[in-house]
Amino acid sequence: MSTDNKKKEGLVPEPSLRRMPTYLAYLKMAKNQNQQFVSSTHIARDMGVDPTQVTKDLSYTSIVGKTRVGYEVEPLINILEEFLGFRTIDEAYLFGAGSLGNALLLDHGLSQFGLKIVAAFDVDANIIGKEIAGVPIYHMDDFHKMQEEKQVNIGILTVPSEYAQKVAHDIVDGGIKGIWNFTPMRIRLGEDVVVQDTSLYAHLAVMFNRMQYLKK
Amino acid sequence: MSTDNKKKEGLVPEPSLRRMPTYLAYLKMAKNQNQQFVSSTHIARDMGVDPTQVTKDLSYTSIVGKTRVGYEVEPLINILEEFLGFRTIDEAYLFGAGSLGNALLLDHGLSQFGLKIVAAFDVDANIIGKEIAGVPIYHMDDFHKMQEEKQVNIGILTVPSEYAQKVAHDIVDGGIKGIWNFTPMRIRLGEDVVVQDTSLYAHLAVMFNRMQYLKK
DNA sequence: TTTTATTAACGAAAATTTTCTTTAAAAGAA
DNA sequence: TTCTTTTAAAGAAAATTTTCGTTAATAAAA
Ligand SMILES: NC(=O)c1ccc[n+]([C@@H]2O[C@H](COP(=O)([O-])OP(=O)(O)OC[C@H]3O[C@@H](n4cnc5c(N)ncnc54)[C@H](O)[C@@H]3O)[C@@H](O)[C@H]2O)c1
Ligand SMILES: NC(=O)c1ccc[n+]([C@@H]2O[C@H](COP(=O)([O-])OP(=O)(O)OC[C@H]3O[C@@H](n4cnc5c(N)ncnc54)[C@H](O)[C@@H]3O)[C@@H](O)[C@H]2O)c1
Repeated sequence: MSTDNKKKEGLVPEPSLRRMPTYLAYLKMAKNQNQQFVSSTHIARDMGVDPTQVTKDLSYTSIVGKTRVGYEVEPLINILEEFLGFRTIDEAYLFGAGSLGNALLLDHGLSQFGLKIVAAFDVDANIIGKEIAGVPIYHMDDFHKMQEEKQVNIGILTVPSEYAQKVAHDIVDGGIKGIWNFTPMRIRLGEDVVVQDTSLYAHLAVMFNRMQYLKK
Repeated sequence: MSTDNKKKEGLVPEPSLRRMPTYLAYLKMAKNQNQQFVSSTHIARDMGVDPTQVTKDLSYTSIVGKTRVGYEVEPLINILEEFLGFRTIDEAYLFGAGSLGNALLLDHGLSQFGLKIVAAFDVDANIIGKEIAGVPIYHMDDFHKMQEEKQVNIGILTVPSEYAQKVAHDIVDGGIKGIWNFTPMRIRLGEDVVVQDTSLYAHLAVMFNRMQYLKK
């Protein structure tokens, strides 16, 4: 009797996934320096992590290393990018074109990582109808209509915290399957939606806490 | 023989620290709704997490709950903010006033979480001498001189990835003790510096990966 | 050719984090 | 008052993640 109760069975560990983009950044630098191979030993030394952790992390992808040589840089970059979903561009809507939303709209970097913001939604009459970095800003009320024409899966949530839950619920209703949540609020949604919390304040909290131990 | 080899002994777990700001956001909302008490059960239900995890996380602070009642909202907010270092304002320098750097400069929110950016440094002649949100932008070369007058501990790193290691090394030389690193690069520094990596791409990678399992 | 050194891969062990279980306290109902 | 229900707290167990140890492959040196 297979207890396939949808627990995280065989999922790639989240810590590994989080480390992979840092390997990618390292590898791109190695490529720029015309290195053809890198070993886990070198990656680990340069990045200040454990070499077996590098090997284990990379083993979740399809790359195979060569004993006494390491990994071939260019294929590894390609495989990692493919594995992480940075190669296929996903379209996204941005909800809340305020301070942080603007920054994300202005960022050229995101498209290199597989994300393209195709429209923004807000409720502030002063900005609706305008464009930021070529991305049009619509009223929230137009969201459902837009979704009928153009099915977009990903929503970037940068509204004020107090509206996070409401807006999240609303956009999932409209067919959004993945929410990149920048508010410090946890949002509660069904099992069929992925919510990725990215609270900058969480990182600040960790930094402050760890710094306390230095000061002594 | 005490093996006090500076391993993480008795440190507050990083996952707990990361969750704490989300409790704070929840509590502030509860306060706005004039709730005087909240129980871990309610927090957990509303936030979609495990109730004992809430209790355990909060137990790292000095708060004590009341059986059959829960925690008093206002003291808990105060204690959490104090515990997380959000109450005492730390000054910070920003390095790299580009796209992301600008967003952080324009953000009013940060000061509510204990961080105040007092100056920015860059190498782009077009922006040096200007101000963004009242924060002056200086040339990198002026950093060491500035540090002599005004000791600042925290550096926010938003330079292009390829300069991350170099700039990090340089600012630690000038006395920076904590680096909030927004580049996707891991940087290698001595034991007496705290580096907090905040790579947005890491979060994207996790989101894309988890979304794959929905699509099936 | 033989030896030595380096490294990927794999499984085991250790450490960490989360979840479960139990206990005791106390508010509210009977 | 006594009983029932809710909840914090503390410790145990389970799950997850990291680190360690071993093996086999192979490039380079002798
Ligand atoms: N600004 C930052 O750098 C920063 C950093 C970390 C976290 N955050 C978090 O990100 C969120 C947004 O922060 P911000 O500084 O950009 O705030 P902001 O006030 O500048 O922007 C919020 C935007 O959302 C819009 N909005 C309000 N209600 C809406 C609704 N129902 N639907 C659609 N849009 C709506 C507002 O009109 C505004 O344009 C907050 O939760 C904040 O805590 C921001
Ligand atoms: N823009 C984003 O939203 C975003 C998102 C995630 C991660 N990042 C990362 O943040 C970093 C910066 O991104 P960005 O988009 O702001 O880049 P950007 O090019 O817009 O800004 C970088 C700034 O750093 C300055 N700079 C360059 N060399 C410097 C030096 N030696 N000392 C001081 N300043 C220097 C540049 O003049 C520029 O103003 C990158 O590593 C990027 O990957 C950015």
